[in-house]
Amino acid sequence: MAEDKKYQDASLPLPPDVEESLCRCGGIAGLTGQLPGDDLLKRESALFRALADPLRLKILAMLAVQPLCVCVIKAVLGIADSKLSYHLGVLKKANLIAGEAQGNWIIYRLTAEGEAWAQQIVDDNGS
Amino acid sequence: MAEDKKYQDASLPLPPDVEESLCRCGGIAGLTGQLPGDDLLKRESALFRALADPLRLKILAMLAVQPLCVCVIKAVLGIADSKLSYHLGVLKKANLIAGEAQGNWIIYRLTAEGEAWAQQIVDDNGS
DNA sequence: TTTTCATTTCAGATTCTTTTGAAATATCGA
DNA sequence: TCGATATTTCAAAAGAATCTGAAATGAAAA
Repeated sequence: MAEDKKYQDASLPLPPDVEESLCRCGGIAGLTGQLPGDDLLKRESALFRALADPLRLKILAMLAVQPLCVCVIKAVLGIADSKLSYHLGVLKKANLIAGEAQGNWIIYRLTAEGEAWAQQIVDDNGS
Repeated sequence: MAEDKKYQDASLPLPPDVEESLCRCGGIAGLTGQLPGDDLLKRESALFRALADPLRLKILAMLAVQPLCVCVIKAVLGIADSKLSYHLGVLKKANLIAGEAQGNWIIYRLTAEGEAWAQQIVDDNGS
């Protein structure tokens, strides 16, 4: 053993600069303590998973223009009803959109959270 | 362009307010024209897919504290080498992290894009 | 009431992502 | 050179997401 080691994680041989800065932040334990909790990470990754599909991003971009009923979204995307319904369900579950029945139709609009993300998506048009 | 029709998409029966605002933005065609291109949507959704996993978000949060070699990341996460390597590969391919060999180790750090996302993830600690 | 229309739900098939354990690569120190 | 260590790669298996077409729901018009 390297008994004169002043670092907490002496059991793990490391590159010098990593070891030094790791020590400065409290070693493995200190680093671990700074990380977001698993519940938060799970929620955040679920949000990203809802955004991880081109069709769904396109739906958000459409709804950023204006609220729309399912049949218009379908006309723009040119996909089957059930497929669209599936993707709308994913976005709804992620709290990015909300639907309100109006007579024979259901009109979907962005939630506040959906607005924020749609903005980010549409803004990116340049890069 | 010269049309007698008041609405471009008269074939599609719509709720009144959707029809009106849809007309104001140029009908189905006008709306379609405002949307981001498929190539951009694909790139953006690929980025979100890379972020759509709690382990990977945790890795980004770790690297927001400091650059780290694989063995430290592994010690914090407590997962198998090959599994970690897979997730590092996903993040690397999405251009969120980059690895630099240093002797026997590979030290990973956030890219500029990775920094921005890691910030967003860590900032969310309250909500 | 019956029909029609917009939308959702369901089950099965398909495709994509992730996990696993073993083998490969590559670098260091002796 | 050898052996140890850090990391990646690979193929197969497991799991999750998505697609499909058919059937169900529910509101409105006839």
